[in-house]
Amino acid sequence: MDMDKLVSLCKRRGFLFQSSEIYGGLNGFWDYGPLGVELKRNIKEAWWQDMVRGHDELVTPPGAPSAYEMTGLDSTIIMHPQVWKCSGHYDLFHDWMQTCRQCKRLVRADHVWNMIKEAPWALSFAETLEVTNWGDKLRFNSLRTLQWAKNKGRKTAPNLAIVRNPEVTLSWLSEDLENNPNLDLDLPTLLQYMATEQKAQTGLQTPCPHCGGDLTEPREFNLMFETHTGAVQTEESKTFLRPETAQGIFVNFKNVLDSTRVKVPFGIAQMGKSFRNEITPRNFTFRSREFEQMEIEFFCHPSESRQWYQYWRDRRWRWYQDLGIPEGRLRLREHDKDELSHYSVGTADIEYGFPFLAENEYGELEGIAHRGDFDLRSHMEGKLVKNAEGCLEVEMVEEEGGKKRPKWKGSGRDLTYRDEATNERYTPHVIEPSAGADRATLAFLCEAYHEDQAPDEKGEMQTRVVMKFHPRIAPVKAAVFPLVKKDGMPEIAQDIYRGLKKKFSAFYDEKGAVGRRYRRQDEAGTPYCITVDGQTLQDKTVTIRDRDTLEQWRVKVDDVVEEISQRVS
RNA sequence: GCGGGUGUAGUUCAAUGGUAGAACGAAAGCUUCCCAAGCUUUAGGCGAGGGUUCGAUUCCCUUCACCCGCUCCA
Repeated sequence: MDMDKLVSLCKRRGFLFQSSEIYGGLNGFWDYGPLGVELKRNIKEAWWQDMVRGHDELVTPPGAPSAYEMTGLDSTIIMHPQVWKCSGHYDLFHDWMQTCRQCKRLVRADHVWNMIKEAPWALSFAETLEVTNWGDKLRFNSLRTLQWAKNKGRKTAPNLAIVRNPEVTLSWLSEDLENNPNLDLDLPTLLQYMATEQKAQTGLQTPCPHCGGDLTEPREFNLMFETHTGAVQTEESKTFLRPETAQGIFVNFKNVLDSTRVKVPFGIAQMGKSFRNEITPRNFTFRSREFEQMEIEFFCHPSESRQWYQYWRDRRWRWYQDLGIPEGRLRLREHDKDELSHYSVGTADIEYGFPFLAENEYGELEGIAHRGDFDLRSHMEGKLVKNAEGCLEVEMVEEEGGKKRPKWKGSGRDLTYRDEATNERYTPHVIEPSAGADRATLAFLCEAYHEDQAPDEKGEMQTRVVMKFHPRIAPVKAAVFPLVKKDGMPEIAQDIYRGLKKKFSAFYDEKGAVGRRYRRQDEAGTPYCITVDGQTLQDKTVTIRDRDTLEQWRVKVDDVVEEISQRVS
């Protein structure tokens, strides 16, 4: 499917518009039009109904370790700044990045040296100087270095200063070695010299892992939107728009426990807007700066957490299929150990083969993460990091005088849980199915788009664009037409329309040829069209036309609402 | 953030240093008894800002947005 076709249909029919379009648009922000808002709302309501309101806490669902309760929450977008400091977002979302002045590539400042250590050019140079250990003090061999620069260096690191201008670059090193015979020269330091052409002006440069060019100073990329609460804007008043809804659930964990009589295991669900100042919003609404999440934090006993993780992974995997995405278009991907987030002991992504991606590439719809007790403990104890043994402990910073204190102090509140039956007290583990509402909407849009052939009035085949939404999420459930605008047909059709509207979104249209009206509804994805015709006047039946098969059948006027209700729920 | 490409009507596309066209779509009317029909009529556009010029949608600069590649994606 051609993405451009979908984008223009979304614009034309009112599914999605660019935000602030009359002013030229704003990168990373999208508005939902009249049809889009119904579609997205139906998706969110399906999620809420299936996960929360419709959940039966009295029986054990297939695949679940036990029965469980579900409850909802709606927390604020702006929260106490300490929430983000303890959650890790404040530190993690302030990425320091460096750009290569030569090849223009962007690299994370804290990754640069690890990347250099694996760069082919650096490895080959280390070999030339017979360096096996990067931190070791080394003997500098100017002849071998020059030879390397002229041969292997030229091929593998073309932008390295010593390759571009060996004489000038080497002169700085010789000068420093003369002035300071005890100069501690290890490989990283030597590589810096080799990346530096004008040391007097620039100081020692860091080489680009990709091409050897010199990198800019680290610059801060802040992925959290900042704002201020209160009229006076100071460092003290700085607050953040939430980059995820999850933290609102964790900080309300105790409130929910104290107010609802829920027992572990149970889940708290929340839908809402989140904000991330993405470096590169791309691919229609797939990566937006303002987006909506549908998140569940499921609290369980640590000993059962793996089973619950599997339950939620499979449950959520099936949900997308139940709403019409075939299994073959989806991928369930378990993260590798080294890919896991700092808190997670297991994560799976549910991905969809979006048409803007290459063949066999998939984009994330939802992540199901086993977060352990990281979040609740963080909000009790303070920001946690993994220590050398791989255990979580409070991150400490050293004050003047060598005293240590927590980097970000937690709330100090007791967020543990006591099991009344066993009298055991513990910090629950958390399974987090975190879905993107806009990504799901986009996936359903992509999946719905079809072009097929349908005959026109003359019997010639014409291309028909039809959005084959699952009836449950279709923006409009049924449209009602009088076949012609006379003989009392409009009045009957309007009565039917009013009856339908009481239960779900319906559309009435009496303008133009009926074929045209059918095609319009095809593009909107309306699953059923009801037509009042001459026979209606005699036997009080109407036709119902199926969007996908184009089949028509007759039902009694009085049965229309019931017939459509059954088919769309 | 970098490099390349593209911005003309709701959509898809033309043309032009001197009044911007088409198709489809939309609206109104007539006609129409089942899949974009016909006839009549109507509305609607050069992404934004600046410069060059007698005059700029066209040339130049800046900016914004979209697409592709790089980078990033907790």
